[in-house]
Order: sequence, then structure tokens, then C-alpha cells
Amino acid sequence: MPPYTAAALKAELNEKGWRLTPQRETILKIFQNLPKGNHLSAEDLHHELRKQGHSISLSTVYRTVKLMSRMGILRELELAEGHKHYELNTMSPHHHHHMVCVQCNLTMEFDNDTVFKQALKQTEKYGLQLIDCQLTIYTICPEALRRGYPGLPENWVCNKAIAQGADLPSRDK
Amino acid sequence: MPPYTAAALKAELNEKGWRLTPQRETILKIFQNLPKGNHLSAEDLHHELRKQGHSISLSTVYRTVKLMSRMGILRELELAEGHKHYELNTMSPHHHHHMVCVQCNLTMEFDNDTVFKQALKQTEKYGLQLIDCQLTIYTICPEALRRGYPGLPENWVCNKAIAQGADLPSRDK
DNA sequence: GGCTTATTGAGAATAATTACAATGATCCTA
DNA sequence: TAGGATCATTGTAATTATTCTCAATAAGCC
Repeated sequence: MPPYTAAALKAELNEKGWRLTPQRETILKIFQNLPKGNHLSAEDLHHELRKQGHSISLSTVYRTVKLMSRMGILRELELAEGHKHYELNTMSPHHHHHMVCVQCNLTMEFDNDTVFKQALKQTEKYGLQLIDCQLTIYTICPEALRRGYPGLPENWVCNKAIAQGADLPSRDK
Repeated sequence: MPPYTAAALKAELNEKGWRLTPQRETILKIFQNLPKGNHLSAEDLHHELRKQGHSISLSTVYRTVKLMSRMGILRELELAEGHKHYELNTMSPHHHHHMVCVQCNLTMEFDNDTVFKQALKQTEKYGLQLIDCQLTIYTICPEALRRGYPGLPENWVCNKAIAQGADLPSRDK
């Protein structure tokens, strides 16, 4: 898969009457250099930018990730509580969905071609252009249920889910 | 489908060491009396409560819809920009998913059993309890693409989607 | 009826969006 | 190919959306 270049970004922006700015180019690069499976909140991204010596305002960060999500370049993820995360929207080969435990916020990624095909069918039915589709599954672990909310300690990890062999567990916040 | 009574809510809360309060009971009733297909933001709900003579604080409103979402009683929807919406989580017969135009925010509901089955398969694989699953499809209408963002007028409606016969269109704020 | 502690309301804190004037990317013209 | 016009974008600050803190209250338990 060829990398999405600044020139390609510019072309896509200009096509819609928008503009390529150094800020947008820099933010795109950050996401492109992010290891697979990682995602950033707006705050994370802002910190990362500062760390790399760029001074881009937090507003611009928020605006840019929102814009790029609308363009289909990024995906906006609503997983754990409190804040959104963003990742590159690579329709393939790493398109995936999320399963979240609403108690302990453990997040698991999973692939599912069937879901993607259903989404495609749905958009074609109305002549719309598919930008992204996300199946988010909300679950509760039996252990979490038993221990109850809000009694859970801050960093408690959902043992059940881990024990059952989730392959890509990651906890946010 | 028998109505979900206050007694049932109490039983479910107490089982986890939580309590039934007049506020929670009132909020549940609001959602139960909401016409099918409607959803409320926290602010909407707060206004509706005031209109009916209940004085429940906005904090409690936010906390309650969050709690009920975790319990699987409500669904939290992230559709248009800016704020979340809540609706009753009736797994059947009205379980549905959403397709959104990221430009004009036109939202269409649709049913899809295949998606639900895939979600069930995924949770069973890890021994987790399915609370809810939501497939959200992000699209762009050709017209919206052509007209471009942010040039769109405040209340512009995505004609393409309407013309193609979306059966349950609703626009959020 | 009293004890324990989850829940509430008020307000502070955090997350995210928006308004507006200044800036600068793109386009047009000479 | 430079110069200027246009208007999208930025940064700052204000606003809105949501969560959290904490003391007072009240639901559930005995």
C-alpha cells in the first residue's frame, strides 16, 4: 500500500476548496508514524506535537482530527469513557472493529469482513459513499458484574477477558 | 413485550448494590413514553423533566443516562456532532443501527440481523455478556461532497439521501 | 428507628466546539 | 512570475458538553 503523501492530501483538500497547511501535514505524519493498533486522543496528539517541537494550538488539533475524520482519513473512536481517540482509517488491510467492557474499559480489536460487507450493502442501497463503518460491541464481564460499579478500583483490569485470551487488549486513559 | 416496571428496575439495581431513586424512576419513564425512533440528549431530557415539573439536576441526568447505558437499559448514540443521544435499548423488536452523513448529519436507522449475529458470535468467543452492539456507518452524500464543507448552510438537508427514499430520516441539532 | 453508604445537587474541572480578528494558501491577472 | 484579492485557516478566548468533587441527603438493611 503506497503511503498517503502530502501531495495527495493537498489534492484531496483542494478538490473541495480546502487548503493544505503545515499544521495539517504535520498531524497527518504523526498518525502515519504511529504503530499499528495505537490511537491518540486530541490531548495525546497535542503533547506529541509539542514533544516534536511543533507549536500547534489545541483548537487546531481538535479541528484537524475532526476534519480528517470527515474526509475518511482518520477514524474517530468512542471507546472508554471521557474522551475520543483517533487512528488512521486504513480500510484495508487493518480495518477492524471494537469490543468494550463497559465496566473496566478493556478494549479488544477484531476483524470481521461480514460486517464490512453489510455496511457496503447498506450504503449502496441509498447511493451514498462509504467513509467508514464501526461495529462497537458493549459487554460486561461476569466478574465486573459481580463486583459492581462504582466500587471498582481505578486500575482494575478485567481478568476474565484477559484469561479468555483476548489477543490485542489495550486500556485507555 | 411486557413493560419494564419500576419494580424490575429496582430489582436489577439492588442486585448490584445500587438503589432505586425517584430520579431514576422518573427518567426511565420518560424514555418509555418516548415515541419509537426518538432519542434525547442530556439537555433534551433535562428540559423535558422540567417541563413535567420534576427538578432533577443536570449532573444527575448525565449520571443516570450513563448508568443506564452501562446496565443495558439505554443505548448511547454518537451520531451528529457535538453531543450524545440516548434511547431505550430494546434488543428486540426494534434493535437497529445507524447510517450518518458526516456532512449534513442526516441520520437513517436500519435493521440488520446479520450484524447482530456477528456481535453475538464475538462476545461468546470470549465469554462476555452482550449489552448492546451498534454498527455506525459514516457516509458522504455526493451533493455534500460537491458543495463542500464548511460552506454548508446551517440547516441544509442532504437531498440525495432523502430522494433515495430513506425511511426514517431525522436530523439532529 | 437507626446505621451504612449510594445518590443527589451545586459547583469545579475537564473535554470539545465555536466566534472572531489576524494570517496565509490559493487563484487570478498582468 | 510577481503582486494582489479572496477567503479558508489559525490562535486566542469564550462557550458548550460532560465528568468529577464533596458535603448533605436518603434508600436499603437490620
